[in-house]
Amino acid sequence: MRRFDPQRRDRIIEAALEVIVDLGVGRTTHRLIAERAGVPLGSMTYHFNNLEEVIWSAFEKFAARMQQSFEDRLRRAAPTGDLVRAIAPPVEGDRSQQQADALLVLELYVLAIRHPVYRRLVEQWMASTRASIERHFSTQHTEVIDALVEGFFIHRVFSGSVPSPDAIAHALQMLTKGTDPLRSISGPRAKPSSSS
Amino acid sequence: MRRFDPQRRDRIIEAALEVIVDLGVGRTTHRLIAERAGVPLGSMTYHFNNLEEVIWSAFEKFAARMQQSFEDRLRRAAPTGDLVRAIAPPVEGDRSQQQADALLVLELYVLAIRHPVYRRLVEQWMASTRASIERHFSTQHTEVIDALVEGFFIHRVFSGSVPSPDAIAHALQMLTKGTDPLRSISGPRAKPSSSS
Amino acid sequence: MRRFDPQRRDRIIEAALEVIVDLGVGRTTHRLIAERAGVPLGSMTYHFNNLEEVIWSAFEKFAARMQQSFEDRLRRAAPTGDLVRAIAPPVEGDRSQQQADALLVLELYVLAIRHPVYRRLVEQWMASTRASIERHFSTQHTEVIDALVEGFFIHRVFSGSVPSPDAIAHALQMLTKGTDPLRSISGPRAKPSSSS
Amino acid sequence: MRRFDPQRRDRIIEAALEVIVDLGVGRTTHRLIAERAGVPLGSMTYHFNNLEEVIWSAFEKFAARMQQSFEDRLRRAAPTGDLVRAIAPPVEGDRSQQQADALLVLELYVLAIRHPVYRRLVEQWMASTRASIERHFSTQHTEVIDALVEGFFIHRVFSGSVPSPDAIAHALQMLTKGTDPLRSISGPRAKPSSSS
DNA sequence: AATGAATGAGTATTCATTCAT
DNA sequence: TATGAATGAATACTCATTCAT
Repeated sequence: MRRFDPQRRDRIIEAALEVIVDLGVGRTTHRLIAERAGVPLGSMTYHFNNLEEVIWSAFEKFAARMQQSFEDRLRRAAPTGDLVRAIAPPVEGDRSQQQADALLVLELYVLAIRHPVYRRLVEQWMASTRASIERHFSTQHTEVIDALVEGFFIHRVFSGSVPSPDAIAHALQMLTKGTDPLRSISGPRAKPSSSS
Repeated sequence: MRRFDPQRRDRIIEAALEVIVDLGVGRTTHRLIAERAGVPLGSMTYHFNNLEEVIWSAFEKFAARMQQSFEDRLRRAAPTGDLVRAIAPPVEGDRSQQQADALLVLELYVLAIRHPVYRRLVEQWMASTRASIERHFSTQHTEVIDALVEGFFIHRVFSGSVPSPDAIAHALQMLTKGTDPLRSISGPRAKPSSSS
Repeated sequence: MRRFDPQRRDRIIEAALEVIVDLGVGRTTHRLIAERAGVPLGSMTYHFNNLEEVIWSAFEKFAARMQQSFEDRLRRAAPTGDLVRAIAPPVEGDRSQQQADALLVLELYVLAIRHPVYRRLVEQWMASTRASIERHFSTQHTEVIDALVEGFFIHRVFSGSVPSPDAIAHALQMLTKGTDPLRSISGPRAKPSSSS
Repeated sequence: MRRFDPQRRDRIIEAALEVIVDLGVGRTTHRLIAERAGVPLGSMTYHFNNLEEVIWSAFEKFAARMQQSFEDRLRRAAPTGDLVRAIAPPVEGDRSQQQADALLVLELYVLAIRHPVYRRLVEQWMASTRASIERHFSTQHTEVIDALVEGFFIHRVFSGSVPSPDAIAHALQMLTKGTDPLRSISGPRAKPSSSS
């Protein structure tokens, strides 16, 4: 199977993500994906049972990628103590990539409200995000931090000027003043105030 | 057979919202809306130039309704001082209504990323929301409160147990500790009035 | 009937001709005609039983106008002896008017092949044209002159440079050499060769 | 059910011509063509991008066929010297075929006035016709002969009794008396060979 | 007398999916 | 194993015509 073009399935999935970004799930068709992936139309239903399966695979891959990327950002930041900046939605990266990600996240949410399979995917992703946060911050703040990150992520899409990481860092500081928002990496490292 | 039906346009718009909730913008069709509204198919393009116009009218109405409802909640709460509870997404109301609203909000966001007209609608709505918040809370916290509300609104959709208004109130308190998050309502609770 | 706007029927007919020129019989609709005539849609089926009747009236008027115009041209030319120039399709007049006329003539021919009513209209018009020719030229040449005029009329539409009246005059001269193509206006008038 | 049908495209084009003859371009629909061609409706837009493309293909084929047929008639007649009869619109052939051809020619002219693509087709066809005539007759008469043929072609449609080939031959003789209308054929009358 | 509201039948076109090759 | 040809069901939209007012 797929002896001569082993990456074809994968290319189709990537193409599907691109089409979804461009036109939305509702306008995504076999034809458009096939064209974008550079594969014959008949190839679509050969590699996938139906269109829904293609779309599912695309979102599955997307969620995994986003999840991984968030985790990485937190992990890379931990040793440097720049955690508050790390959890804020990244500013680096071209804006169009950000819009594309937001588009996919929102379309995924919409699917998740309607279809249990997608709901499970989102719940699992959200759980993973909270776990990542909890690994670095204190438990009692996790939920709030999580909501804050989500809210900023969305609002950033619709305002040219979004809260800078610094502003977010400040919010977190306020949110956790008195208690220690950061977990485990105790001692001398503190004084995040210097970084605001 | 009825020759004159002045509310028909409105009924179509409401029907459109229902169909969008049930199936999403992408699967919303003239036929389904007409059926749900109890009007003949030909009536659709008599009252609206095209499907897009129906959908736009639906979202326009929805945004106005949501905006109004948020404003009302804040206004009603102000005198009682229960503002922190008021800004949290309402818990009362049937859960399915909440899901429906979330669905519409998310679909609207998706549209807004792609189409300038919808983007303007969302931006105007968001600005109005922030203005409402700012009318009751101190300016420096508006942005964060706004993001927090948004984040909770979304996360609530995907977790059976969402932060209670109390939890949100607590978060806000933490967030604004030291300063007075509330604007103007001075009196005995005084102290923080100095910082507003 | 039509007490307050007695020319309305006529305005509709003129508007119909304009729409037919712009879009063709096949794309002519009640709506477009009403819009162009500046009358309400309901007015169309008030003044005419159906669309076909509007179109018929339009062509009827057009044929009468063309017939009259040809007759006039011939009559005006007769005394001056410039008949050969007169029967050639007029060169004066804006080109777009010529194209419009050609369009209507051709659409009318098409209708005439299919529908007896239109066929009768065309046959009557053609008979009238031949009668006009015959009134000024000798009978034996009528048929040929008629065909020549028709052919030039059509070819002119598709070639930027069409035979000048002079060229047509020359053709007629050749066609009738030896015999006298012109009726009645005998004698001294001759030597048209000088004008070629 | 047939999975492969290589002549289908062609059958559709022929069916399209038939429908156009029967109902005119304006009333020609996918459905009618599909029905007449014996293919499913979905097949139409599989083989052609849209209805306009079907119609264009039909006229393209028709023009080529007519052009070829005229050329053949002239070529076949040349050796026998019966050229004058040859250029006259053929009388043989069933009358309904003649009407059909006239219908298509006139519809094509109408299209040509409005759409550049069709105009180019007509111009190319007319140029080819004139070239054919010029190959057999002397240059100075080409334009007139061409117009005469066109005029007779059209008038024949509307009069049961049209000029017989003999009448046309006579007209041509008159038209060219003195000069030699025919090019190149035979002996002593030679001279004009220098102009070929 | 005149018209705006309304509609059913019809239009071009799209597309997921099937399946012979 | 892979795919191009094929199609039926569905889509948005148009419009002549009807008729209550």
